[in-house]
Amino acid sequence: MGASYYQFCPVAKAMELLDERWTLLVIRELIAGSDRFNDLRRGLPRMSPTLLSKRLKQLQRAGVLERRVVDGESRYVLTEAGLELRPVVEALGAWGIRWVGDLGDRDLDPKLLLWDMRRHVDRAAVPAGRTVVNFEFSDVSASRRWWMVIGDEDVDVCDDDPGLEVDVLLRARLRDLISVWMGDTSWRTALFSGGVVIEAPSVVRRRFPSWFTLSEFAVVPRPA
Amino acid sequence: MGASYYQFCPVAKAMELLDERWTLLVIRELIAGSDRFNDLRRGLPRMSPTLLSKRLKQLQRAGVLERRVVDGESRYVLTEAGLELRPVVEALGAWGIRWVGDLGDRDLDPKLLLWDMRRHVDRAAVPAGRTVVNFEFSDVSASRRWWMVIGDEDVDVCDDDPGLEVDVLLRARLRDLISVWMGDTSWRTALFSGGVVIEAPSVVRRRFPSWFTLSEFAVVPRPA
DNA sequence: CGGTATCCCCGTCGATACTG
DNA sequence: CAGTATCGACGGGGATACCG
Repeated sequence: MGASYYQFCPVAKAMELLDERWTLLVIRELIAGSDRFNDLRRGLPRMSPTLLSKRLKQLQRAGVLERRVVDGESRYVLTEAGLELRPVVEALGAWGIRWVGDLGDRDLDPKLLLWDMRRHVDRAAVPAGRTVVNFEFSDVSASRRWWMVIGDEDVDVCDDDPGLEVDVLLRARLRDLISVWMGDTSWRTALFSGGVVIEAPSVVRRRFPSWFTLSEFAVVPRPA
Repeated sequence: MGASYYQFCPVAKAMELLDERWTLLVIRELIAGSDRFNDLRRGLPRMSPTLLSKRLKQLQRAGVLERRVVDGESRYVLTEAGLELRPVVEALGAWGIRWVGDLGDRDLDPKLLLWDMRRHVDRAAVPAGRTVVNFEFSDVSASRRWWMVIGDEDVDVCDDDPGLEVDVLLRARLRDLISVWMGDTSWRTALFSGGVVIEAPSVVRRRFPSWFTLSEFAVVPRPA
C-alpha cells in the first residue's frame, strides 16, 4: 500500500490506498465489468503488466477484490467493499467531465474508444446476426482503421482486417467521435458538420447512433 | 500536475490532478473551512510547507482554488470547480470509515483530533463567556496535555498551559476518544467503560458531549 | 492466456533551514 | 504569518524480456 498520512481521518485512510497511480483506474475497469487480467490491460494500455499485477495484489490485500481461479482461469471480482467504490468513481468522473479542460491529442486513443464502445453496444438495437462496422480515423497516425464485429453473443474489436463484409463504414476525426461519445456533441451535430460520416444504406445510417449507449458520463450536465 | 494517463476518460483526467499525494487532503481542509496557509498546515502537520505551497499552486492552475490577498493576508478560496469536489471527498470518507480496518497507533494524533474538535464546537451549547477544557491523554508519549479555550468569538487550542482556570478536565485514552469522535463508540459507552472520564460539576459533565458535533463521518452507517 | 523477473532512471517527497 | 531554498534518498513505476 501507499505511504501513510498518519491521520485517523477516513479520507486520509482511503487515500492511502487509492491515491497511488493507476489504482482507481483499475477499479474503474473492474466496475465497468472487466474481470480478466488481459481485459484489464486492454482498458489500461499504458500500464505495465508488472504494475497491474502489483496493484491487483494490493487491492486484494485491502479487501477490495478477490482473485478466483475457476478451471485454471483467474478472475478478479470486486468484494462488497470494492463495489462500494462506485460512488467514488462516479463522483470523480462527474467532476472530471465538468471541470477538466480540453483533452490533449495524446489523450485521444482510438483503442480505448473502441474498447469502451464495445462495452456499450445495445445488442437489442443492432440487427440480429453478424454486423461489421469499420472505423476509419482521418487524424490518427498509426492504426487508423478498426473493425468491430457485433455477433449475437459477443462483440469483438480489432485493428487488422478480419476479411468480413463491412456493413457500416464510419469515417471520423477521432476527436469529433470522442466528443460525441462523451456527450459534448450530439450525433446530429457531428454528422452535420462532417466530423463524423456514416456510410451505409440510409435506413442503417439513421439507426446506427442508437446501436450504442454513450459513455455513462455523457449525461452529466455541464457548467453554464 | 501529475503524470498523464493518456486517456480521455474523465475519471483518468480527474485523477491526473487528484491522485498526487496530499492533494485531496488539502482540498479536504479547504472544504472544512481553513483558508490560510498556516491553518492548512495545522490540519496537515506531516506535510512540508514546500509541498503544501506546490500543491496550492497546482490547484490554482487547475482552477480549483484562487489565492486572494487582502490587506497583506493571503487566503485560499475554492472556486466553483473546487466546491464541487465535496461529493468526491464525502464519498471517499464514507468509504473509508466503512471499510478501512483498524487504525494504527501512529494514526492517532491528538493534535489533529483537537484541531478537528475545534471546528465542531457547537457554540450555542456551550455556556456563554469563556470555557476552558483541559484534555489529558493517558497513552500519548509527548504532549499529553492540551487546552481548548472556548470564547464567545473563537476557539483556541494549545499544548502549553495558558494558565487559565479549567472548567472541564477530560481524561481519556486517545484511541477511545477518537473512537467516540468517529462514531464507533457512543459517549455513553466510553464514559461507562472508563476510557473517557469527564471531571466537572455534574451538570456540566452531563452537558459536555453536546458541546461538540462529532466528525461528519460519524453518522455514516457501518457494514453489518 | 496470465502473469514474473529485472533493471535502472528520474522525479517526488521529506527534512531542515532560512527569509521578508 | 507566509512562505522559499536547498539537498539528498529512495522507491515508484516505466520498459522490456521472459516464463509456465
